[in-house]
Amino acid sequence: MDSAACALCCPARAAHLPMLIDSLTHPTPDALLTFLRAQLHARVTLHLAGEVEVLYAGRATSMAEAGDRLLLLKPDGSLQVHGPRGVKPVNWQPRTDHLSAELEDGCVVLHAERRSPAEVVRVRVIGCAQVTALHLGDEALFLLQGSEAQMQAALARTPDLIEPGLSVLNRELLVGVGGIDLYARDAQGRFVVVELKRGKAGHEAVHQLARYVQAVREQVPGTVRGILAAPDITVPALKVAQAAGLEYVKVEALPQVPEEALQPTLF
Amino acid sequence: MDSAACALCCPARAAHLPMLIDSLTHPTPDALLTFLRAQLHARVTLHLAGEVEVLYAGRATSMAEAGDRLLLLKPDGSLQVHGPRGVKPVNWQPRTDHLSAELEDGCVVLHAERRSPAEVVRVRVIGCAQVTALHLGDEALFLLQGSEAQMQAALARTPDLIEPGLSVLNRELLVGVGGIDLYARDAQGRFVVVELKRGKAGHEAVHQLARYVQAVREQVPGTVRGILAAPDITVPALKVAQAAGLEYVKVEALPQVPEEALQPTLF
DNA sequence: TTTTAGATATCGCGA
DNA sequence: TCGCGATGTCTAAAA
Repeated sequence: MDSAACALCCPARAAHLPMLIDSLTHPTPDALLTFLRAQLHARVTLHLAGEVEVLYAGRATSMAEAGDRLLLLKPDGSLQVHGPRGVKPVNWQPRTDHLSAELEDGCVVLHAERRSPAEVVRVRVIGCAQVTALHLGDEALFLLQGSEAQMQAALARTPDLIEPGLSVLNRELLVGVGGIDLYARDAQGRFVVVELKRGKAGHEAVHQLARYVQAVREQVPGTVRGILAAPDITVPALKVAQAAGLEYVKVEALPQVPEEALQPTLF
Repeated sequence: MDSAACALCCPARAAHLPMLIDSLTHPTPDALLTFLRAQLHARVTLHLAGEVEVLYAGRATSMAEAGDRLLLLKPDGSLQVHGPRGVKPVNWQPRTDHLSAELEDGCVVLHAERRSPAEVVRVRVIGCAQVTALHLGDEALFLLQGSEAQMQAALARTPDLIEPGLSVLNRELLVGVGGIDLYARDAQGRFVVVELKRGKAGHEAVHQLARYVQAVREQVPGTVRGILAAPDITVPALKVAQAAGLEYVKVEALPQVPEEALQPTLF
């Protein structure tokens, strides 16, 4: 591999913007090791394209034979190894307590460890086509519309959307294990437990609601109603709800923040 | 931005290995558009570092203001936009039915759509520091040890690991909603419902077991035991289990596939 | 296509 | 740190 020559003859090192810090093409193992050691603990993001083997041991154990992969190392210590398909990495480590690069048998080996849970990912770089160090800067402003938290806030403001005459007593009320999304009282003065789902509700949501309703019934006298509020529900879940004496109310997921309002700002 | 000159003077285009197809540093929007259009539908993996804005609309709606990001486009049509932290992308599209690159107001804009669910991700590239086209080849051999399926198979072979005298009648027995991991009979001839968890079991697992046990009790006469088999359990979950008359049995997660057996193959 | 259950889920919050 | 629940969860398998 005539990689040192390449790295020297065409180094894309001129960083016109502060973002691109350094980049090597087809480096030798030695050059790669020097590069990694210089950048690893420098709050930079590294991506590396090359042929690698990966070994993971922790909650489970996995091994991947040599293959073309894309590595991503972020300044928070997270590591991911991507293959040719899917959003999910082939191997990963969400957070590393210890990260190091060594030379073993002529190959650079990355070692990413974390405790709690005790896990280790070892990446052996057999060949490196390109490695780049970037400064990704701080997190940019990010807005998400349509989360369950926003749905909860909207319905807490206008509980009539669930049922006329409903008045909210609490949000995120802790009752034993877990929290009740909305705790309310209906027009007849009965207590109502409301479980929200931002998407289609499955039977797990019904069971969750059932647990909360039972917990409340053990603590307060009188009738306690349970309402599952979601934009949709699976057929089996609806049957389970009806059998358990729980109600389903269809509510729209998004309080319509229109594209027109977002579009001009961004594009 | 004198990017065209840079792309021409130091193009890391010489692909010493078949993996690296092409790479540009600080391309102009026009050069980037040409590059993307040439590579987008060519079964290659693209990664792009630059300043981008992202707009997502679908199950929810999100917008990210301009920031330094790393884009990853795989040949299966998946797209992900990474920020400086975490394994999870800031924005993504697991699968695209339509992918295109356009020039809008002097900026390259990527458009990734999918139907079912109807979702769209728009990425506006304000500045591109580096873009690379790679051939990641086929998926390499990958082995994972320690899945719940493997645990179930192991315990079905040797149910004595759960309790001496236990004999397995069924695996994945369907009973109403959901399936019983292991259905067995103990030394006294009582029916036993076993729920497995490969990691630490929470109270959800206990409730899941309780549902199955109740379903079985409605169908067969006599005593029905419920056993939660997992390598660990949370304290609240254990209390709930004891209160419900359900048992917890500690089982090791991995049937000992030793590092010694894996290590020599890989390293 | 719909539904379910698993995942090395990840991530963030609250006690 | 642990426990818990949401996630644009993703993903594969089964009905």
